[in-house]
Amino acid sequence: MDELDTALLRMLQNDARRTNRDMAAELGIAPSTCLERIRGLRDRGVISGYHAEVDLKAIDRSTQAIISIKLRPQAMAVATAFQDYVNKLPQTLELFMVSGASDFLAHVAVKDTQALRDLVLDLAKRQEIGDIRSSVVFEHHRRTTIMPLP
Amino acid sequence: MDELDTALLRMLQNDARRTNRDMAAELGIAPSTCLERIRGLRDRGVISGYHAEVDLKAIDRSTQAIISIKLRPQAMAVATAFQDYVNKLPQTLELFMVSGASDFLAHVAVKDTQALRDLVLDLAKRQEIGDIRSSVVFEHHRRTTIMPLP
DNA sequence: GCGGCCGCCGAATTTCGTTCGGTTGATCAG
DNA sequence: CTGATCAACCGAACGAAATTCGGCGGCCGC
Repeated sequence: MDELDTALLRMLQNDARRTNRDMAAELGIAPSTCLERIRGLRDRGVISGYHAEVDLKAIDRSTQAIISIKLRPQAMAVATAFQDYVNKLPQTLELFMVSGASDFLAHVAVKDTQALRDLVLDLAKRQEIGDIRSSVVFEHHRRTTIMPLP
Repeated sequence: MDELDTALLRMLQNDARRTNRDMAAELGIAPSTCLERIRGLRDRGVISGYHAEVDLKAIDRSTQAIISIKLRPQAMAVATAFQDYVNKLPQTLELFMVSGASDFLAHVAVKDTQALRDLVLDLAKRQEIGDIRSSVVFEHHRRTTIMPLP
C-alpha cells in the first residue's frame, strides 16, 4: 500500500474507465506495471468493484429522504427479514442498521413528496414497526474518493 | 430511455469496466450502436461518472457511524460553511442536510470506536453545534443498481 | 407515395489490454 | 564482503477492443 497504490486508488475512484496506459503515463511507470498494481488492489480486495453512477434527477427520482425506523422490541428477532424487505424496495438507495434511538435508517429516492408519502404509509403497515419518521433530504453529498486515513 | 438504455444502465452499474463489445454481444446489437447509446446516456447526464468502489475494511476503516447534528438556531445562517467543513473531513463518506429533528447526518468511517470518539469530541467543539449524537452502524448496504421507478 | 431524418450496422483504423522473458535492485545468509 | 534469491519493474509483441465513418433501412411528415 505505497504511494503508487494510493495514487491509482484515487484515479480509479475518480474515473473507473480511465485507460491503463493513461494512468501509467501519468505515474511514469510501464503499463504492465500499472496493470499488476491494479490487479493487486483487486486481489487484495481493496477495490471491490467498478460502478457507473446515475444521476437521480435524470431518472425522475429527485426527492430523497431518510426514513428512521424503530422496531417493536418483540419484533427485533425478525430484524433480518425486515432488513431484507426494505433493502429490496426499489426506492431504497442504502440501508443502515444502527444503534441508538432508531434501529434502521433507510435512504430512499422517489419521484416527489407524494410518492414519499405513499412509501412511508406503505412501510407503516408493517407489524414489526414500532416507530417511523421521515426526514426530507435537502442536500446529499457523497464522497467518491475514499482514502486510507493517516 | 428504452429497454436498451436501461439494460446498459444496469450493466454499467454492475461493472463499469465491462467492455463495449461484450455488452453489445449480450444485447445482440453492433458495438458501434452500443457505444452511441452509452454516449447518449452520458450526454444526457443519466450516467454522471464511473467510480471504483473501495472496501473500507481493507483500508482499516471498519467502524462506521451516523452522526446526527443539530445546529444552534442562531448558527443556521452559517449552515453552508459548516456543511463544507464536515464534508471535507477525511472521515466523512457522505453528508445529508435534512429536515426534522436533526439538521445534518454525517456518515463516517474510521479505524475503530476510539477514533470515532475522537471525531465526535472534535466535532463537538464547534460553536455552531447545538446538539450532536452518534449511532454506530452495524450493517450498511448500498445499492449499486439504481433504476428508474415504474 | 415520396423525401428527409434518425438510428443502426459493419468494416477499417487506431488505440489499448495483456502476456512474457529478461533485467534490475534489494534482502539476507554465509 | 559476497553470492544467491526473490520480488518488482520494464518493454516489446500479440491479440483484442474502442472509435470512426460511410452507407443502408425503416419511419414519420407531408
